[in-house]
Amino acid sequence: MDPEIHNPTKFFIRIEFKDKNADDIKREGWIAWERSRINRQDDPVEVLVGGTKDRLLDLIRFERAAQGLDPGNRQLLAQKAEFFSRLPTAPGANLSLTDVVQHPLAAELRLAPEEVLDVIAGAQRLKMAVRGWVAERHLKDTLARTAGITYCQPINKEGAADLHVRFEEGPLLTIECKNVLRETDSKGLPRLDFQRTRASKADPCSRYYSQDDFDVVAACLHAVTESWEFRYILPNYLPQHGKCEGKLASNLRVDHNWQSDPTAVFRAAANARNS
DNA sequence: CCCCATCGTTGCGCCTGCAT
DNA sequence: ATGCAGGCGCAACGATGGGG
Repeated sequence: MDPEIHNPTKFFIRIEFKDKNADDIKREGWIAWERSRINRQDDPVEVLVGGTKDRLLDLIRFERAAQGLDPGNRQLLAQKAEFFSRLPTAPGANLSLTDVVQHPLAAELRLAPEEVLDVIAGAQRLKMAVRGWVAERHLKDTLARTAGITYCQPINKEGAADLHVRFEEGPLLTIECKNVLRETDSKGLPRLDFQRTRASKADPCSRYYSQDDFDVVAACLHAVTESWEFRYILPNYLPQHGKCEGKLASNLRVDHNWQSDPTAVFRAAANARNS
């Protein structure tokens, strides 16, 4: 069965299939078929996979590779057993998974995954934009591995902070993730362009952040150090904006006030929230 | 009342031009 | 030479309001 179609699983599931399917499984050892749904045309098509018991590990390998695939690609992959079979790959068949199963985005764009990467690499502005979300992804991975972090998910909403994080049993904290600029200042300190893309027409100060827009700011140093490392700070440690009352300055330096260990910063942020 | 076009706002940071 | 303010390319989304 397709795990994604039955996620979440509220009850025990019973499925039925034809004797013919069972015969095919015994004979072939491994087959995939489309589940027939009489009078249920509106439901999504589900691709079932059957194998003999010695193929259990193949089934796990297959479901790993097939997670989230649409039914067509799921069936296509299921029929290419050489990609997850216990048997050695046939001589000469030097294919990779991506040759058979396109990432959904690559399929939508009608490009090979490598071609999508070429497009990104070839468009300066696009690459720049992607780097922002990649930094966010690395931050999520970094925090997820950090002791004490019990929850860590992207927020993915316009106008909101980037990441939701919970430290131990504390409140849900919002994290703003920003890449530093490529060029450091004259003292070698990384610079952080800390403002929104544009201000609203009515209020020029709306371009700047204020202290309570998020609980923690994370600066990604990759543009300077070429390593996906982060520095953390509480917004109330940041300098005030010179002109806009209650806003934070937009030209920041990642200096000694920024911590490389997130733990103390998150603990302080949680305390600030609770008080 | 529904459909739509339009406007305003936002996400990525980087870049230019002016002030010092 | 350096710092800072503010504009920029591209594209998506939500609110708004006019037309039928």
